[in-house]
Amino acid sequence: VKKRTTIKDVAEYTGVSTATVSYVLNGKVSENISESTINRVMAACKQLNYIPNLSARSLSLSSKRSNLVGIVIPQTEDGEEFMFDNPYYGEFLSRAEYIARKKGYDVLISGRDANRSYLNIATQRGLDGIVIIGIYPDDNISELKYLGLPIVMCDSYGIGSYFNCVGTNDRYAGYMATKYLLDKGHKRVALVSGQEKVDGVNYYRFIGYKDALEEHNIEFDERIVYEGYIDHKYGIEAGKKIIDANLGVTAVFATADILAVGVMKGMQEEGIKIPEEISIIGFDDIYLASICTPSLTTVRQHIGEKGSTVMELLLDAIEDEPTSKRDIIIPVDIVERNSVKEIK
Amino acid sequence: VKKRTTIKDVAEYTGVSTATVSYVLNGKVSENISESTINRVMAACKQLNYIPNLSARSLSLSSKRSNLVGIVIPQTEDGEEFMFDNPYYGEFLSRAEYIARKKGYDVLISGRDANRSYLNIATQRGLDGIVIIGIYPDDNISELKYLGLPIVMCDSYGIGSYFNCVGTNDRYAGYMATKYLLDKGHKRVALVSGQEKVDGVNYYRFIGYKDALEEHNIEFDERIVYEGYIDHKYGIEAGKKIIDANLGVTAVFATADILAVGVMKGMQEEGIKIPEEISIIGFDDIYLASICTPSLTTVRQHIGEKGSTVMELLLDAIEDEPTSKRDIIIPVDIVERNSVKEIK
DNA sequence: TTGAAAGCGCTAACAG
DNA sequence: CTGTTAGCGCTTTCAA
Repeated sequence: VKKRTTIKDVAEYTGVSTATVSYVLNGKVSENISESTINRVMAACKQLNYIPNLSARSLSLSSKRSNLVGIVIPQTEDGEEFMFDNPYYGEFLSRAEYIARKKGYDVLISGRDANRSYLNIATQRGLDGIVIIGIYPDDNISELKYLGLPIVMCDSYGIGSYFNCVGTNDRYAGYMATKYLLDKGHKRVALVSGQEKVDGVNYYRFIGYKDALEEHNIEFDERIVYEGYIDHKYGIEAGKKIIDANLGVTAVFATADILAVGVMKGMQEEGIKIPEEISIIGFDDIYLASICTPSLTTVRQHIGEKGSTVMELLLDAIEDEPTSKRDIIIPVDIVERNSVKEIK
Repeated sequence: VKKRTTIKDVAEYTGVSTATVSYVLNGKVSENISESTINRVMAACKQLNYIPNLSARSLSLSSKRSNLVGIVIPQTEDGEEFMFDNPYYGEFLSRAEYIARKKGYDVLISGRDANRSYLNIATQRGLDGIVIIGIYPDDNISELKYLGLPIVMCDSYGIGSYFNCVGTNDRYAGYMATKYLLDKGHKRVALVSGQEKVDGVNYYRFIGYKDALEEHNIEFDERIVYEGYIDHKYGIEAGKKIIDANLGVTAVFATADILAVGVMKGMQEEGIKIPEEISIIGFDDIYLASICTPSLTTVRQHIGEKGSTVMELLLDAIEDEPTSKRDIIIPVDIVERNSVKEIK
């Protein structure tokens, strides 16, 4: 209920004008301010507990910074309600927020919302830039282009060549994962993934899966690809289905760890031993992969690094305006743990 | 690079004043605006793609809303860098953000930062309210009181009776967990937790642990309480220490699931079978608890509900100003899974 | 070395 | 029913 201290209060207290206060606060060396004034203003700020109002600042002379960036996070695929059930996003956000904070930016988060465009959120809040994770077919990206706001897309496909991107070579990674299984002697490798149509990431991992099969002269069999949702529940379901279907599957590639762990669980509940009877490889390397039993062999995509890279790229784009479009592919590797067995 | 459409543009386009536009936009029924004007203004907004600038709005006549709330999340205890390693926060945030978004509020997140007070972030951004999770001894809470901003504390102890609080009866919950083990016939129950001094939650769970021992006439033994950090790594370490120390422990109560799962892992790596040789009970019921092997018996604290309750309380406090201070305790219960064995 | 004043986009008295 | 206007807190040109 306290009236906040404004620059005006500081000015009056010091006996100078608001302009002068503003100068010293912003370190405008161009304007030559005397030592003594600077000290007096500083003292007054301390004294009065002055905290600048960033909304006001971002308003004054247009094109001023707000020091606010947005991160838009996907919802789970089946609804609007949750976004962080997959710890992937938590790990990502953790690093991204840290980078932003250290450079003096605050972070606004938002789930995707059908009723509110990216443009809307960016404009309303005067965001300096925005990170968009994943991409949906109905996203209106072009209006963002029009806005001229620094944007970094993460794990997004099919958005043309306009925006900065950070991502993974998902096709190659999918290939690697599948090949790893094949090289271990498996011939019947099932795929468990999210909606391939909806999500570029899953689609390309799927293509990579096919690449590997083809390379090994193994016929693609649609009956052993399970396409559902990226969550633990669906993993369990898929695991059970695979067992019930009894189509000779000896290994499965799940396109997300959270899915892979579910598959393991589902199979274990059916009395299957992993990796003795069925091998599983995941994708992401969330910390969960090292925790579960057996620990999960998976494609590590350095989530934390992805988060920090995304934010660094965004802040770069914000601070030195004329950067050319950049693409960064974060390399992946396979972490061998205990969920895959060599056969034959 | 595009100049944004302002209310003035809309006014000129429609041929009315900015005030009129503002009225129709804000549905000021008090001012009687003609149907036709309303329609024309609306049409112009669509046409020009007008998006209001919320910073400007929050500036005008003081005490105006910003429709922005903050959530401050703790760092892990050993450093400043991460905050979401524990999926607890992700689940919490997921629900809280959802509630806020549906009611038209954006969410600013921030890790705690020694260099920036709560007051600072709240004032700079003109937040309408703020959620603070956990509390640290060096937090300066009183200055917030002074600000008169709606605040909801979550899982915070020792902050006096001024703020709204959502929390758990941690002492009772700690008692329950320990008693559960004791009732199963265990006599040597180790405790693994975070820094008790630092974190009220852990402290009260610790006291609850002692309560249960006392009730069962079991002597408290300092040598089997392991006090470290709330993370998986420390859990592993503690698990191994317990085995190495060989002090006759048959069960352990870990004050966070992420810790409990680590303890299991550490012990399993030492060749211990769980629950056959040692029983474990956790705390939180993050989804991980149902995923790990064996699945974890734990104290469920309904994280999602906590997140939504916190946000609802905050928004209530923001929207109908004169609410009295409220305290909500989210009840806990024990989820029985497979990590505890009855002995004797 | 400093200050007056205009303006950023929006809201709300107060007049018409 | 609608417009004029002052002002929110801050930055910055221009003048002193």
